[in-house]
Amino acid sequence: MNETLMKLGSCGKCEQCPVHHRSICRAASAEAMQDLSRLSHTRNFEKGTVIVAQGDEADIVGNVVSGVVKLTNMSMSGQQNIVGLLFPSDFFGRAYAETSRFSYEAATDVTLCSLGRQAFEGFIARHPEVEHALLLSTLDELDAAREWAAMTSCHTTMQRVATFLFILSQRSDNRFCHSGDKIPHVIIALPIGRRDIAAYLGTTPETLSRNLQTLVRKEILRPIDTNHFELVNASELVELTGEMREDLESMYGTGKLKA
Amino acid sequence: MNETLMKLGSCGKCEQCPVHHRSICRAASAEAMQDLSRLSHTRNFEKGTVIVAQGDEADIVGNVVSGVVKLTNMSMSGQQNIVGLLFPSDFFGRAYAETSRFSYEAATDVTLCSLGRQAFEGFIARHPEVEHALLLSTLDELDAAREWAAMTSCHTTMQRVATFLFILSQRSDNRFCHSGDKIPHVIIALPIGRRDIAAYLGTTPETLSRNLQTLVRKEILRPIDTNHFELVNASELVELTGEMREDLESMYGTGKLKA
DNA sequence: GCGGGGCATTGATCGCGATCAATCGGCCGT
DNA sequence: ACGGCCGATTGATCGCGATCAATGCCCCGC
Repeated sequence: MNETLMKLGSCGKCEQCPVHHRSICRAASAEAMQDLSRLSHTRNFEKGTVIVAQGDEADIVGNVVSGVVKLTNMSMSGQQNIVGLLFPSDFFGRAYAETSRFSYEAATDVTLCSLGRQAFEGFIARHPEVEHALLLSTLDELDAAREWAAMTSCHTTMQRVATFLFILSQRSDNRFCHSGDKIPHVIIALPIGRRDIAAYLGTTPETLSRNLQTLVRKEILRPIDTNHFELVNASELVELTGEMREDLESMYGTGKLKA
Repeated sequence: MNETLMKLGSCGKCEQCPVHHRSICRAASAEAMQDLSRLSHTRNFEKGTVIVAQGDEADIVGNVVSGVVKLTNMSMSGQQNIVGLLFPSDFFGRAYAETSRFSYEAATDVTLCSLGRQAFEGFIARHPEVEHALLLSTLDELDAAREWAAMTSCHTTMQRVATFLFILSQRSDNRFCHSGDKIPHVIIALPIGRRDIAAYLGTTPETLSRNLQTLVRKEILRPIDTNHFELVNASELVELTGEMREDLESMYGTGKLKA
């Protein structure tokens, strides 16, 4: 493993955690926070690192602090399916299971707030309010996963691409990047490469590329560099997502955009 | 609503519940069981009834006792996506949410052990061991949903059909139906109509039909009636599922087959 | 600057599966 | 038994998107 390990727990750093108010720790009482500070460590993983491999002992859990983690289901034939993406404040790992059904891989350079699975389960047992928060979070993720599954199973590739871009455009770190003038430009930053996005959308890099170019030709997107686009015409993008409109809007409204 | 309501709670009937040892109630203590018996009612819904509609107040939760409930995501364009199927002992409904993101519809005649959502939340709060069981169950369902999503996103229709049939063939109520002789015939009972299965598999009734006929022609299935097939050659069926083999086997091994 | 490798884009072809349409079969009530 | 209805099957056609292949582009190291 080639991650660097920096202990900065043991002294109540959790209050300063940038995702503290959005992750499940927000439910933790003062004592729980202190307990957690003692148990957890910040860890950095560089892009491409497999943090937990499919089938391995799932002994690390925690929260994503920065970066993107991809959740993959590797098939024997080599190709990997992307099952989900984890963004900052998302819970990471699989509590209460001996082995992980999926691989967790750093899609970008990633910072995690991590602790051992057993330690986490003990922590949870001592602090029922956090267990409750984890339950709520898991129920939300289940809804999101099912909604995503519904999306992929019977929509055209373009609809999936548009939906994915729309979800990305709603992420706070992509919005309101003004460049001098009054109008806030919305920049969509693709967090991972074409191959991974294509796998996530159940298509190929080629088809994804063609769809992106179509959006550029329609002047819905303006290319900045390979991984950044400006969203010029958001409403037309939403049109292309098809029938998901009110779902997406409700997801945006409640702030649960697990993608 | 045209369901019949028969109160048989209030007196400790839960111990006799046919799914008691498989549902989340199995974790309940003696007092919890008594508490639950007081709160819950058995309800019957006839096939086709919408039990909770998408967007409605999600005020009923419980367990499926018998029958199959389909979980759908209706799009404005009218067509419904099937997001999941709930079999006996599966938890039903969406705790801790004002409105349901999906519709719950009786795919067959269905018996539910139901209680009000608020009552359930109170019950859960009084009995943390049941909340923990619900968390474990939800985590399993999340894994299953993601695995299913991975399946659908990049496999051929035939692979999805074969996987679906394989999962059905593993359900205990379909296995070992011998008909006189020593060899246990495996009967696959399709719990719902072609239209619904097709929607669940992300395809059309026509394509589903063609694939089923192909399996019959290959003598992997033998048709009994419209909704029943005998599984003649299980290993060839597994071959057709593609790369999911060990996943399916592990799911079978641990008994978690949410489909 | 130059060459190489990885990734994104573009092009050409083909097959799977959606779609439209017709037929078949079971189940209902009259 | 008859006709009507709904669901399943079969057939014919077409388009989307996968695949194979080539080119373009950017980043790095020498």
